[in-house]
Amino acid sequence: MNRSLEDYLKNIYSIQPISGRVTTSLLADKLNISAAAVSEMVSKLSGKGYIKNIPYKGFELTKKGEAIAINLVRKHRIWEVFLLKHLNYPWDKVHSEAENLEHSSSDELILRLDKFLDYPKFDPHGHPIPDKEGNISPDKTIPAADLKSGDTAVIKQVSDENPEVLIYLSKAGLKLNDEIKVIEKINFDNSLSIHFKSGNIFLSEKLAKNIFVRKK
Amino acid sequence: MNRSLEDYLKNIYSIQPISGRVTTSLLADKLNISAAAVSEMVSKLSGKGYIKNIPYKGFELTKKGEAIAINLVRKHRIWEVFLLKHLNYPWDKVHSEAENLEHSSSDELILRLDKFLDYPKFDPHGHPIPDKEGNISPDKTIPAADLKSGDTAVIKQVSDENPEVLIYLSKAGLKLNDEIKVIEKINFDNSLSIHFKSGNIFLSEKLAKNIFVRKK
DNA sequence: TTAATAAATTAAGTATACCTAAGTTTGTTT
DNA sequence: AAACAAACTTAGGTATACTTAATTTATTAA
Repeated sequence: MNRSLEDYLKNIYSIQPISGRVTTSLLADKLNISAAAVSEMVSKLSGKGYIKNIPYKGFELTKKGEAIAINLVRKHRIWEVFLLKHLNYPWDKVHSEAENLEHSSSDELILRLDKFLDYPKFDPHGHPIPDKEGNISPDKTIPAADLKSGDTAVIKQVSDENPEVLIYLSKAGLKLNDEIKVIEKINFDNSLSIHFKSGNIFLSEKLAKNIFVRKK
Repeated sequence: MNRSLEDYLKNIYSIQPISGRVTTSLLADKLNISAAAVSEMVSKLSGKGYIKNIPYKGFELTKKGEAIAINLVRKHRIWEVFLLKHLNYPWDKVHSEAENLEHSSSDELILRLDKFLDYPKFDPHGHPIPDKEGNISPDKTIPAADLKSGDTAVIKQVSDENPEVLIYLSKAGLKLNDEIKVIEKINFDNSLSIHFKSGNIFLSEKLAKNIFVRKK
């Protein structure tokens, strides 16, 4: 297992829940490489038993592949907690730094770091942290983009892949566990006008798709 | 700069003070790869201005190459302090874990970690930690193997590359800054019989070459 | 039911970092 | 000064992970 293979598995894992079986082009897009390169690596990963591939149809992780992906997610999220809480890293920068650290830390290191952090349950963006056996609490959130006018909800997660989203939310003063109420959903562009304790703000559809909430 | 090139520079840096100009075979030995591979990479590093190479004669780091090597040493040693002091890693395991982390942490991360650790001056094995400008305090220690019968000295550094050395010293109860006195140096095999606060122990020549002291 | 199109795969080629084997240079030894 | 051995470099080859271009497969639309 090297960094490249690990990145494939991790990204397959992150696409899977959204689109069921993963396709070559979807993964190529996510990894920003050619479909041809993905196609080759998919055969390789399949040969090693990390994924189950049906040529021309798509592929999905095996238990073995999923275990590796979840372990990486665990390492990533534990590092994020450390960076934010102990090194005072800003919200929007922990993701890219953890992206490197996750591939360079042994299971023992993560076990010790987890203990040092007192076994956090969520990362700074609200994502659950898998335990060392790979158990992860199921995601019950929905994108804020799915809310309707008048809905009340609590912000539970924020996508960490686009620092701009995090920067915008910080500036607006929106935090995890804040309660929001949809004043109006504009059907023309699917944008939302929302109210929360520090005032009103506007969320574009794209932004609202990166914020995950639990309805009240 | 990738991991491989970084490892070349770091290892050239570590050989340089011992043997002046570094040779192909010396580095091949250290990196555990063929002399041919080193020869190729030396041309490459030379072309990029990281080392100055005189074919068939040897090579040495340029200022540019040295800066990169020192920065890696800094990262390595800062990680070692963190692992030992905050994650309670055993003395003999911090080196190999830091070996990976040093290549996966940005300068900003190390700056923040350095602050978190309150700017340590030495790593757990007594090696000085370079500051962010690359300044590093000169090494004034000598190998314990150079001591003579009757000499008194203080242990200042221990080589961290062989975990066995560290395990042996831990078991014997010898720590950094302990004062030792040479009871006898046996000329036949260059071994030492030494006395320190917890009793007497025996150091083979090989062991004594991995322990660095300051004479009283 | 075939033709068009989109997606996936295969083929051929590149860069990196290694290898072994062969050839070259250096310094020593006689 | 020639011969020798050790050290070094070059040549040719491999695996990995990518590229673009060509081909194959699957789907959709006429």
